[in-house]
Amino acid sequence: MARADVLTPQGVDFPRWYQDVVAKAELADNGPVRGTMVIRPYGYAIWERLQAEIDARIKAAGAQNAYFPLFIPESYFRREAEHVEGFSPELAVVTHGGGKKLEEPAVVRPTSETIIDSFLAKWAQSYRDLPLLINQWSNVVRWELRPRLFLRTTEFLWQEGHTAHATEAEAHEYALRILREVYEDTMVNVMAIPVLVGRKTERERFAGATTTWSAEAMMRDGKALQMGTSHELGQNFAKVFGISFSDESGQQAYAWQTSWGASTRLMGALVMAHGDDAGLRLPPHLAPVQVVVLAVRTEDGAGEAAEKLVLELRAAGLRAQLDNRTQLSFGRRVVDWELKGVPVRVELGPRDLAGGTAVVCRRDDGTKSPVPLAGVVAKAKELTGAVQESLLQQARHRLAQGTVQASTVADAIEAAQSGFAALPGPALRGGEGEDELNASGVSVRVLQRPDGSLPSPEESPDGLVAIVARAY
RNA sequence: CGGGGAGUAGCGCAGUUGGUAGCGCACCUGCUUUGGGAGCAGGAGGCCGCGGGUUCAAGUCCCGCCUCCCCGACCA
Repeated sequence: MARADVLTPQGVDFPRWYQDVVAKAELADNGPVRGTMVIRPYGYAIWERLQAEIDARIKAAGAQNAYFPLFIPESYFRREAEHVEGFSPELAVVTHGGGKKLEEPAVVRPTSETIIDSFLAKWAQSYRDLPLLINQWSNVVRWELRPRLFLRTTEFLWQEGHTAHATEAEAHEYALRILREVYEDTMVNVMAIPVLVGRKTERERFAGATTTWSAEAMMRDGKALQMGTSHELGQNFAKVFGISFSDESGQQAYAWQTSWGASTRLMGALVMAHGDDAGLRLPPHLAPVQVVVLAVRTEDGAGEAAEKLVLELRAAGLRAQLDNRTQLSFGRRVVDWELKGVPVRVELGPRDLAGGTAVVCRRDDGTKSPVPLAGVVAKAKELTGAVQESLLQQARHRLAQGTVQASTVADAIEAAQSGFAALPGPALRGGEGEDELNASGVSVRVLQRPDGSLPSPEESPDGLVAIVARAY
């Protein structure tokens, strides 16, 4: 029997493929208000795994979780000029409450610098109170003109870190530490997505920041996705919110700050970095179900053997699930699990049982092999490691293959139609080149040193390399 | 906001010169099936985006409005 397309093939229409996967893998639905999103149980389970990994790393970096209000006085936003300018167009503002017009409108947070900083100002009195390292998991609202599930929604979930330090150097170090030890590490080692880390250009940086650091990844259509950002805020917010403290010599000084965030957009990255024409391909570290045991039929002891196998897999520390829905056809169930990206599938029917084996299949490359029943747990364990590694290698290969060295803006624009281009900084001609790129729908994603390392905040683009691409 | 499309069952769509609302998938019931999206039989499901108009009669024609999608400018 010929295999019919389950999804619109990536090569035919990538955005359509993305929508198909999100719907058919039961990750999310559109909400009733434009731009809002319902994250379905399977999608939320993946997000919870991701959250746990990021949260653990944030705590390892010394930050503590807290929670600040959803509503922010409108006046707070007006205090930092660049910040208000950057966010005004996408604010949702509450003007009425309890049936009355509010004396001061409340902004629904699009980010929480202003409200958190107003409290950091109260908490920071002495240099002994610093650093203050706060993280919050929350929803935020930015009114979007062109929403896409996970990638750009009006309301989304994220974590936002906000810190205050005694010195600029310490804030700088901390912003980079988060970039490396929280974001890059999670993306590479958990999500199996290689990222390019670097500095944003002046025009791409966060509204109110002095420097923005970013981790960017390549999706399977060659476009870039910003995965997480870490900002150095200088003393911009400290000055307007009065985050000052007595330093060791008894002088009053303003704190140096950072802020950093990663959102449910990462779910979109997971789909677009690894997915294929059969659906999701989840890295085992994140998969809510790492191994599914599919009872082909339940007669002749096959059902019981499958149940037993699931218990053994769980005892070995794997997230395993039984599929004994024999009222559905075998093919349907296989297609379902492939759509959902489960890394390892074990097929067990009376025929296998009679031979003392099961068929073990890996999602990343579709290979199947018969394995003696007693060896299934070890094999599954081995494969979860192998699939994790293989997804990362495949993604690394695509990133390398999809990045070309360009010497002019025109070359870079050409290359960005299908992937990334590395463009020497001088070709940007102090922003003129960036204008040309932007006019063609291409942007500078990050600036790096020629050897791929991070530049300093001050280093001129002339000595750096611009990674340019079309972006989500 | 600029350009281009589309609103009919949960989803995807058809609906001719105006004449009682249709198909595929999904759903429900039963039987037969089950090693790559099963088959047969039966069944349920509709404010045809909203409001007006023309007409004996409007999903279809006319006017107005609303919404959504795609492409551009902004963005985690």
